[in-house]
Amino acid sequence: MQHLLSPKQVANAIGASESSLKRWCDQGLLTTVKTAGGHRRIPVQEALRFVREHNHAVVEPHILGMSATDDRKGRRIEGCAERLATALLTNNEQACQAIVFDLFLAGQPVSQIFDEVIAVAFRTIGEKWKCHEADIYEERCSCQIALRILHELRSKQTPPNSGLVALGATIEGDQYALPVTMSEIVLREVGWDARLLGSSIPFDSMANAIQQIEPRMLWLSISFISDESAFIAGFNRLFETASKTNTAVVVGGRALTTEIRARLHYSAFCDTMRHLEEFAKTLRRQAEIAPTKTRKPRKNA
Amino acid sequence: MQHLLSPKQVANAIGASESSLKRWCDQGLLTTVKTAGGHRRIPVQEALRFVREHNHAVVEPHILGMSATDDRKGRRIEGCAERLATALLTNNEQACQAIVFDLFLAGQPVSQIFDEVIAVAFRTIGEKWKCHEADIYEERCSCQIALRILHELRSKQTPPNSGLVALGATIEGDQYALPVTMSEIVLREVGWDARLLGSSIPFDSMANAIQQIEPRMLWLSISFISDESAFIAGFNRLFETASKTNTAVVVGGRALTTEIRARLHYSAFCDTMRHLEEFAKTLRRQAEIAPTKTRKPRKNA
DNA sequence: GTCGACTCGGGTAATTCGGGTC
DNA sequence: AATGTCCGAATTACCCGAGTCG
Repeated sequence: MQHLLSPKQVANAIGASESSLKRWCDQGLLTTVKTAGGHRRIPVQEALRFVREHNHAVVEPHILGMSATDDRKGRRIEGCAERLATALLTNNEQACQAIVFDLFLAGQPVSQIFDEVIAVAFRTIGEKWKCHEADIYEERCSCQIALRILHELRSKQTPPNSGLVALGATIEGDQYALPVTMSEIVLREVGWDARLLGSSIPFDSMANAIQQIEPRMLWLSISFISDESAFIAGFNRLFETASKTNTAVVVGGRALTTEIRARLHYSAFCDTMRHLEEFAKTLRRQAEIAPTKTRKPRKNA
Repeated sequence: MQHLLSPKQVANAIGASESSLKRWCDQGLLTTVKTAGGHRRIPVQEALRFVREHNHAVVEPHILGMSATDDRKGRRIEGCAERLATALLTNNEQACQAIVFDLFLAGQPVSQIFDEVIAVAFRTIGEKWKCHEADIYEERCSCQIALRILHELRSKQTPPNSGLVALGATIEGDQYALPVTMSEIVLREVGWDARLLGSSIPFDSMANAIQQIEPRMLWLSISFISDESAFIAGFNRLFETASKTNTAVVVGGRALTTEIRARLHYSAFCDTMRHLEEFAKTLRRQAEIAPTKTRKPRKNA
């Protein structure tokens, strides 16, 4: 798949005429790059952003590198979670992809797709597992499929260039890669330069990362805690380090019960991807007003 | 480190055709140096100036960037491991992707790319970590980048339709997703319908998977063993189960020492991806001659 | 000196430009 | 007001045999 598309390709992809597309480009609805001879070239990510923001139909998704189906029922979020759960458990990767990509192309915010479709589907699978209706390997295999879809989704985002760096990780012993990967995509969606360090990162190494990279935000997805008191101690130490570099610490995840949260220090707790998105937006606005270089809090800018 | 680029390199870098670039050179939009034989050579800074002036999107920044790899070097496998290691540690995802995809598009077998570039790069990173020249989070972050590249590579493969199913997994406690993901791609490359179950799968669940799916092959990548005797017992029990459904059991991974291997029963041990590829090819040929439906071993077909 | 990959020049077909009109 | 179609001129992409590079 090529990265730069001609107006004709994009026009075919969304089923519009070539000159409409040219007009939209000239109106600034689509940002284009130009060849030396003055021909317009449109980056795929830009084309995707356009169809998502303008609720445009996609006739030929493969041109945009998305093998979706674009049937009407795929555009509503209701029922998708159930369909996704069965598609995952029957190992039907293409169907899974189509469900997610259809919603994405229809302009559904990624945070909502994650909260209301993917998370729900995995909750369903988790319950089936508890009732012995699904095996562990089926759940893990579903995670693999979902992870591949998330990576593909990520590759369709416009690369971040805000300079607002956020670091993400799961704590040592926590191997649930899905939530933290979803967070990365959500943060990138709202303009953060989110860098996922990975799963099972020791607190000491996170502290090193903070000191070396000096991000504006650190987000941790906590799905599993092996040693509660060690976790609380390690986390609060990490929060100290983060405070020194003025790094916001955001936490989330199903392992964080009210009791545990009561003993933690953090900048924000997010129950859902939507919460994370909203907090990230707010923090971003704040950070853009504040000075970016010195990181020392000044009164005004 | 040369600072002269060929027209083809620049054309690839900015996503234009070679002949367009030649035209632009002849029009004087790009000043070129000529070789004795009359071939155009473009200085890097000249290419960068051209990109900036025309607001051109840079598709492959690494070509114009620091490394200035010339095509011949980029397509040969020598030196790629070192370049990949530095690109991974500097978090330069685009460069990493370019290194791997250049080799892939040049027709290098994936098994060789994995053995001689990716594996070597991670060995380098691992050594740096031991010498305290790299932190854990850098290694994990590199794994994330590599995993995304592997997934992208996988999405470029033609979907398997041979009906020859292979299952892959890592054992409980083993979180190294990279080797097992590479194996999946290698197996798919040689026509197997390889299904990666995931990381850290208990032996019991693998046994269930074998009985329910009845694959022709089960491959396990063993990078880490927490409890040696439990592993040996569990593995040999799994081999029993696999024998009943006539499933070949293939193992590999750096945790399998000669001593441990001596106490295991398996169909094949593969040191490298290349070995795995060759074994998979052989087994496939054999399986295609043998009856596929009944799975009962008959004398001839 | 051989060799494979690359580049040259130039020709041709297809696409895109901008603008005017429906 | 917005879209789709048509136009001549300009631009780009693809192709090929001969020569060059490393």
